Amino acid sequence: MAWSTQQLADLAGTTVKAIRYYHEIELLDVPERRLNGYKQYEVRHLVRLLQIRRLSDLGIPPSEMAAMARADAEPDEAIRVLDAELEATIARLTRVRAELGILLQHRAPAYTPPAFAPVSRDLTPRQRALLMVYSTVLSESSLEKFREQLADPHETDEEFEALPADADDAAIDALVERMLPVLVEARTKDPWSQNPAADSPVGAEQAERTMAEAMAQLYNPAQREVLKRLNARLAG
Amino acid sequence: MAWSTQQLADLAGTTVKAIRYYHEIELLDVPERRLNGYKQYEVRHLVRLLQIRRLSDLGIPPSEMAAMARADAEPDEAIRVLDAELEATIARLTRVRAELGILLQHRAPAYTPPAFAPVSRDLTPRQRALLMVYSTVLSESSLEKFREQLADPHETDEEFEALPADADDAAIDALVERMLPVLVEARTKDPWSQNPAADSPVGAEQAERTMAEAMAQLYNPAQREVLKRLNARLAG
DNA sequence: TTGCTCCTCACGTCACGTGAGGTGGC
DNA sequence: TTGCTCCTCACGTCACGTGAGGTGGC
Repeated sequence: MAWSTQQLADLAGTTVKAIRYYHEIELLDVPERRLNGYKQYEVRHLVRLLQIRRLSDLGIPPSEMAAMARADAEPDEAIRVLDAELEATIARLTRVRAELGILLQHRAPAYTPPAFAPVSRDLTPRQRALLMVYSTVLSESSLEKFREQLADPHETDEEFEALPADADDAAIDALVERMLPVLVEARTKDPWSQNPAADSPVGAEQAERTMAEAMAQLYNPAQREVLKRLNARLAG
Repeated sequence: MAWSTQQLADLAGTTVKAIRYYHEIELLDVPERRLNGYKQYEVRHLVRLLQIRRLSDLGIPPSEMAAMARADAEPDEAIRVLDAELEATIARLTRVRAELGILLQHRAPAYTPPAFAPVSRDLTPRQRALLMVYSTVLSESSLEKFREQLADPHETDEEFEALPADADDAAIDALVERMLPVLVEARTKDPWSQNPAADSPVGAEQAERTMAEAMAQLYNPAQREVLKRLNARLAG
């Protein structure tokens, strides 16, 4: 009275397909067969399969189980390594949960960088796009300043955001004149705003090019003209 | 000045192959191409890719990202579901770590059922095999009794374990006579030992057949004869 | 011309799952 | 005979990775 594949699977709480897979990778011996070709599993197969399932439940991949069985008598090292991996995984998942908590609290979209969750709901699609790009090329401290600016925008920032693509030359110039003193003051108070890309983790040049590209593609012609004139005036 | 596939991958901290995969499953638009066939990525592709990577870091599979993007404005439910899953995963991994700790403490093989770790080092290979089988067919309370017996074996238990396959009839009978009173006393003191499979989670019949099969295949002929005679005497 | 980059197939990986098509046992 | 079980291929899944073989750009 030996067991069929299905019976063995039931006893071990697994599937026929899993057992055949363990045969394929030679983790589990193939048993003798009856004359009709049916496999006949013995107790030693059941014991081995139960060990395999137990290791699997612990999170050990089949490829490592053979080595694990060989280190049978002195298992400490392998177990310690596994434990350290689990510790790291748990730490990572815990951090992710903390970030999800922040997103929920501010009802921000899931992809929002957590640091920007508090301001997320008041942003335009364009600002969200810029934020994603900036988040990858700017340093933490630069992002902090950017966040403050988004949280407490100057009146002229909002005008700039709302400037229509077909604004005429006079309107563009008027906005430049109103923005200029604000920018100059900001630069005096805070040298960061003069060169936010300076301490970029990807390098200042790369960061500047990427941000310039983002602005060029996200802002409309009138807004780009404002930026251009502002740059000229600030450089002069 | 648009980006090549490699440049886009670098900017987003991912690989060319991952980007092509996102194209394949239509998660990321395929950009315009130059005359030579090279892809030209724009800022919108970078922004989308950064969102994809962010969701990926949160543990969201690509198949769910499309739905996530659609629920853009009201993301709470999806995030809550994900958070609950992470909580369950962390709880499971924490339980596994506790079990690993027990295994380490007793220097038991990794596949040892944690409850048996304390006695693990003093067991014969045969007892370990029996333990694996019993652990799958017996109830927690029956296993507890079994554990106690393994931890504090009677003198005759050890003789039985050591009985050679070619022991003669006189030796078998002598052992039976010495084991019988011990078993009778155990049965009087503890009705469990009379029928350990009674409260099995897989059913008493199934549990008994499986245990009988295990003993039949693990013990040698002399030991099986001892068991047979003991059963006859206890039944009589 | 050489070395580097880009492209598109096609196939591999991991741990099995899902049928397809045929046979055996009651 | 019918329904259930067993067997062996072969192919599918997921999220990409690994070459193969060919072309473009400096």
